[in-house]
Amino acid sequence: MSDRYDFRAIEGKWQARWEAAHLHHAPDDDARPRWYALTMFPYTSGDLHTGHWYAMAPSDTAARYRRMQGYNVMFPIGFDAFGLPAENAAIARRIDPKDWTYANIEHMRGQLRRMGATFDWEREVITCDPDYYRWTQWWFLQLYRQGLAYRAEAAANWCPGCHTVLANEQVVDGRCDRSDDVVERRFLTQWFFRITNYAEELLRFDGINWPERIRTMQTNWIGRSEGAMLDFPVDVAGVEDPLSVFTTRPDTVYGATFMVLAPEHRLVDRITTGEQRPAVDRYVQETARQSEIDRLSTEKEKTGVFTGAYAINPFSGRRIPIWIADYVLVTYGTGAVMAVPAHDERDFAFARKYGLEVIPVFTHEGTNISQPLESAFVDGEQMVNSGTFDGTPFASAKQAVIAHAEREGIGRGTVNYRLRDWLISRQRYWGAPIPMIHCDEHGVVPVPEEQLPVLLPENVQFEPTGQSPLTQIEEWVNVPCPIDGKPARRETDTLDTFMCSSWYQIRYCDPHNQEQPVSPELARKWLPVDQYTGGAEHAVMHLLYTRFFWKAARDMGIVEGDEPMLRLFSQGVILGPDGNRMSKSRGNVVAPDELVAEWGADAFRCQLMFVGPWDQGGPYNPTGMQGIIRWLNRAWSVAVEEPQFAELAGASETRSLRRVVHRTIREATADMESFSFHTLIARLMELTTALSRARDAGPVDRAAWNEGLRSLLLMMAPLTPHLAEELWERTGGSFSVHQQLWPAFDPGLARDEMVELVVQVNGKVRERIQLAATASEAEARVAALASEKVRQWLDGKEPRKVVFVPGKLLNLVL
RNA sequence: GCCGAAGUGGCGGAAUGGCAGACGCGGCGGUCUCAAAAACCGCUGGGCCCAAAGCUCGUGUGGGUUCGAAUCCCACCUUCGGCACCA
Repeated sequence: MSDRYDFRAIEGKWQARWEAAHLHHAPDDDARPRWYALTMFPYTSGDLHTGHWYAMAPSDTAARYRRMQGYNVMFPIGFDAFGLPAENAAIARRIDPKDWTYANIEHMRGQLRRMGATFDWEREVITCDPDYYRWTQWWFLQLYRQGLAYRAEAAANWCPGCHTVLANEQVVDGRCDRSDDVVERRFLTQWFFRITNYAEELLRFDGINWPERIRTMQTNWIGRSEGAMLDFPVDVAGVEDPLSVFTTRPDTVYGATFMVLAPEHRLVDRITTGEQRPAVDRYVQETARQSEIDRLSTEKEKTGVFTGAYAINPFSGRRIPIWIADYVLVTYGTGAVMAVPAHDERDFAFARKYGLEVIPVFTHEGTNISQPLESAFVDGEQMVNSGTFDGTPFASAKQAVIAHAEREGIGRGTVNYRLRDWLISRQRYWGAPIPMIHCDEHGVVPVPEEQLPVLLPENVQFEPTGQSPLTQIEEWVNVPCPIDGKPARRETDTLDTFMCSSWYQIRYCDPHNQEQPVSPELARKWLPVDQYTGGAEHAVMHLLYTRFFWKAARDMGIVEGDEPMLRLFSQGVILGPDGNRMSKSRGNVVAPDELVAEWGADAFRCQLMFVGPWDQGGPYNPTGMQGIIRWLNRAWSVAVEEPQFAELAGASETRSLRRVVHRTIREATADMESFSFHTLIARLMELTTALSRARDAGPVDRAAWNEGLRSLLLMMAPLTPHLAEELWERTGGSFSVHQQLWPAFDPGLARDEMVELVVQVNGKVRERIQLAATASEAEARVAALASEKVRQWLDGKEPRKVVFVPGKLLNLVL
C-alpha cells in the first residue's frame, strides 16, 4: 500500500458513520462516571469564524480525552439566538429576525458538523425557540417570586445606537460594548435582578478551579468596601430625614467639614436656597449634558456649587455646608459623601478650590498639623480634634467610631459594593418577552405559569422609536388581567439575552422536558459542569450572571451545590496573521471554511492547537499549516507502510523504541491534563519521527512496533479524530478508535538505561559522559576524572565541593 | 494612579533551580526530476576561527541569592489585560 493521506476521502465518511452510530450522544442511563464538558455556545451570527474554532476544537480534544479515560462524556452544543443583530438585519434587509436566525443556524450546523467535534446534537438548544424561552420566562417568574426580580426607577445606561438600555456590565469605558456608541444616562423604570444580594457569596470561589485572572476581574467588578453608614441631620425646615453617607473612613468624621451630593441626588431640589437656586440649576443642567466619559475623567478639575443649605456633623455638632459636585456619583453608595479634605485627596482639591475648611483629625509623622496642610494624608498615628476620641490609635479608630455611632443610633458599620443590580429590561423586539402584565387595579401581575410561553408576536414594525417595538402591537399588548379579567397591558420590554445563557447548561441536561426546565434526577446526574471553556471577555457578564443564577436556583431547591462550573479554562484570542484582531475592515480574516476545504478539519484543528499556549492566543501563522500537513502525512505513512519485522524482543533498539513510546504516553497524558496541546502535538510529532526512523533503520520487533503505532493512533484520536479513525481501521482496529481507552505507560519502560551525564567545573559544562542511569555519585566521579578534559579544567586541584544530581549532572567546585 | 500577566533565535514557541532554544515555520545545502513543485534527508542563536575542535557571549535592563538562575528575590524599562473621582 502506498496511498497517501487524503482528508476528502475520509472526513465526510466518518462524520456520517459516527452520527449513524450515535457515537457522540451521552446517554442518561450509563454506568460510567459522567463528565460534563462545555464550550460556550455560539451566537447565531451566521458564520463560524476562526475564533469559534480556536475555542471549540481544543475543548473537543479535551472532551474526547475524557471519554478515552472511561467517562460518559456529555459535550453539548446549541445556539445563543436572541439578540440585536437579528433585529438590525430585519431593519436593514426587511427579513424576519426569526427567518434570519434559523437560516443562520442551519448554515452553522453544517459548519459545526464539518469540524468533526463530538457534539451531542441530540441535546441541542436554541434560545429563541419557544420551547426554550418558555423556561427562560419561567425562571423570571421564579426569581420574581423569590423577591429577586423587581421594577424600579434608576439611572440607566441608554445606548443611542442600539435604542435600548444596557446593564452596567455592557458599558465599557462609557461606551456600548456592542455598538461602541457613547452611552447616555437616563432615569427610567426598568426591571432588575437582585444580583447584589449575592455579592458577598460571589466573591468566594471555594471549591472551584477558575483562572486567577477571571476571579480577579469578578472581584474587582463586585468592588467590596468596608466602612460605615453615617447619618447627618439636615438643617433645612421640612427635611426630617437625615442625609446618610457611606464612608470607608468613619474614623475621620470629625474632619468632615462639608458634604457633597451628586447633582442628581433627590434632595438637591428640596434643600437649595432661593439665592443659590440659579447657580445650582445651571450646574445640574450642565452635568446632565456631559457624557459619562467626560464626567468620569479623573483628569478633569473638580467643580461644584453650594446649595445654600447646611447639615449637622453628628459627631462634632458643627454646622457644615452642603455642596453638589459631579465627582460624586449618584450610582454609588447613597450618592452623597461627607467630605474630609484633610484625609482625602479629592476632597482636599475641592476644599482648596472653594476655600472650604480643612481640619486634620490624625497626627502624622513628618506633618505639622497645626500648619495649613500642603496635601491630604490618608494614614496617621492617633486621633486629634476629635473630642473624646483624641488619642485613639489609627489601628483601632474605625471600630471605635463605628461602635459609638451604633450606640448613639447615628450610624452603623456596613459593607458597600460597586456591583449594581442587573438591569434586564431591553427596549427591543428579538428577545424573550418579560412575562408580566400591568393592571390599573392590581399593579404588576405575573403571567400565570400555565400561560407560558408569552409568545413573541410576528409581523412587527422594527423601526426604532426608543420604545420596544412590542408596544405598537395592540392585539398583543392588550390582555385581560390574570386576577380579575379586566383590561390590562403586557409588559413590552424583552429580557437581556444574557438571561438566556445564564441557564443553558442546565437545559442541556434535559433539553426536551415539557414539564420542567430540568428534572431533578437529570440535574443531579449531570450538574454541575465539570469543565467549562470560553473567552475571558465574558468574565463580568455571562460568567458572573450564571453564577448568580445558579445560586438563586440552588436557594429555590432546583439544583444542588454552590457553583455551576467546577473548572473553567479561558482561552486566549486568536489574532489575524498581522497580529491584530481579525476584522473585515482590516482584511485579515482567516476563513475556516476555506482552510477546511483545502486542508481538512483535522489539519486546521491541529494548526490552531499548535499556535502556542491555549490561554495566550496569538497571531495565526498562515504558513504553519505546512508543518501540520507534513506530520499528518508522515503519520499516515507510518501506519500504512509496515516495516520489515523480526523477532527482536530484547534487543536494544527495541528497548529504545519502547522507551520513546512509553515516555511519550507519559508526557502526552500530562499535556492533556494541563491543556498544553501545542507541546502535546510536538511530542506526537517526535513519536512519529521515531517510528519512521525505526522502520527505515532495519527490521523491527513486531510487538514493539504494534505497541508504538497503536499508541500513536490512540493519542492522535482526540486531536485528529477522522485521520485516527481511518488509520485505526486500516491497521485492523475495531470501530471506533474513539471508544478505546487512552494508553497507559509503564514507568519502567519509560526510564533511561544510559544517560549523558553533564560534568561541570565551577558550574560550567566541560564534558558529557555516557553513564548508566543508576550510577552513584562515586561512580560518576570516577568516570568524570577519567576524562582528560575534566582533568585539564581541574588543573590538578581537588574539588572543594561536589554537587551530584543523579542521572543529570556532576558539578565539581574548586 | 492601583491590581495582574508577560518579555527567550528571523518568526510561533519549549525548558519553572541542573545541557537554553524541544517541536514547527522560515532559511541554507542535498536526494529525486529535463526542470519546477511536492516529498524525503542534513544543517541552521551571535562572536573568535579558512574550517573543525575548542573557547566565548547570550533568555528586556541593572543588581542580588546559589556550586549552578530564562526559572527565585529587589529595582527599573516595555507590552498586554483589568479597575479607575467608587467616598
